[in-house]
Amino acid sequence: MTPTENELNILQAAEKLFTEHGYNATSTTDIAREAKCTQALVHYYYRTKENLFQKVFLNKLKSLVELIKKPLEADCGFEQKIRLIIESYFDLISQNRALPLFIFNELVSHPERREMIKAIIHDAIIHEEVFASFDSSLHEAVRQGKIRDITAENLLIDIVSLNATTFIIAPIYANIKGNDDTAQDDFLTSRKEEIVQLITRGLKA
Amino acid sequence: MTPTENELNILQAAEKLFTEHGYNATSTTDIAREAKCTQALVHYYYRTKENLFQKVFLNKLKSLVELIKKPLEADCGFEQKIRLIIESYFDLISQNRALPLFIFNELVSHPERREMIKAIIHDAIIHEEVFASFDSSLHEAVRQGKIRDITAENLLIDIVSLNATTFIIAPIYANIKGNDDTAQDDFLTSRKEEIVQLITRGLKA
DNA sequence: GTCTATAGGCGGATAGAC
DNA sequence: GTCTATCCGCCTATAGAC
Repeated sequence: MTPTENELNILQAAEKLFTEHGYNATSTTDIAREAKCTQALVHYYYRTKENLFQKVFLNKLKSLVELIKKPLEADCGFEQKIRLIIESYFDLISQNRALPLFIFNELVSHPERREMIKAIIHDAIIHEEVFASFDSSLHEAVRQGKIRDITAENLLIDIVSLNATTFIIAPIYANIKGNDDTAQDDFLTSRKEEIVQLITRGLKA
Repeated sequence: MTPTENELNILQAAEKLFTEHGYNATSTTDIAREAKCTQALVHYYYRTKENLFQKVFLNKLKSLVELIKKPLEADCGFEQKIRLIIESYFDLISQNRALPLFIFNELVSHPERREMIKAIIHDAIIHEEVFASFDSSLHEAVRQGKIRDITAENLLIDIVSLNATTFIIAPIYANIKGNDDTAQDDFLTSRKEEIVQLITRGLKA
């Protein structure tokens, strides 16, 4: 029942390689090498490559949703909440920079995997009413004339879009500009503040 | 010198499949089937898969830059220009919906391809001074207090981020919501207006 | 549980006939 | 220019010894 060391190593290796290079570009041989075991063992524990991938993908999606829930539940004014959402989401991706493109890719190229997202969204957000409470506090702010008329959906998509793309572009940008790490860090901090500015100002009534 | 029909069919098939499924997920056999010829012919005309891919990628990048240049050069007030840029860029991607993810992917997973972008940006934008003139008209607007302090770089990245992600998310969103095409179209028109609102309001001083 | 060995399939690329 | 046939390598997956 308790997982052996190899079993865990394989899962972690798979997480690393799948998120960095995607499903197609990762072979079970690569995973075995990264996990320092034989390729046969990968199949012994996880049977098929697809099955191993789904475990990884599900883990990533769940942890992503969990981390997004916190700032949504924060107890503070609406404007502060927005800033909190943006910044904590930004920091989250910052710890896991390959995640946005990885998720976009797998959802676009393998439509059957969208079912996973459906289930997770339903379980973690709608059922627990986190989203609903954020939605109603947004409506309240709109009704009071504090912010312009906007749906929670559009607002969240704005935030996700700006944050996710920033991390997709960052390595490309740094590479084109001159390829050092400080260039990329400067870019990221500049973008983080710009996103907060754009959203908070863009919400004004 | 003038390309034969097969040569052209192969290129078009490659364009379609590479942009839709990416480099790794597209085989030369797939391309041959789509072009209605044998797989040997693909290699006869383009020698290697990598070589064929580079031709496709370069074509896409060039046409993208060309189409972006027009609204940048438009002769009108600053606020109208912003709206024009967003809307024409939105319509452009709308005609070629797989393009954003395709380009992000290939630039992230194959860093050597960033050299292409460097050269293109230099040739098409910096050398022809389109970008410089947009940059100076932006500074002018900032100096006059019409808009807040923002760099052209940040503004263009905001626009590209919001537009590109919209089209990446659209099929996923529609699929989760109920999977019909009208849901997706509604989503897109809603997003287009939201992006214009967010950017123009978010620029205010 | 872990290994070696190998089956079986698909990929890119080329040779050679027409 | 276009085809068929084929080489060779890598991939996933499994069989079977220990």
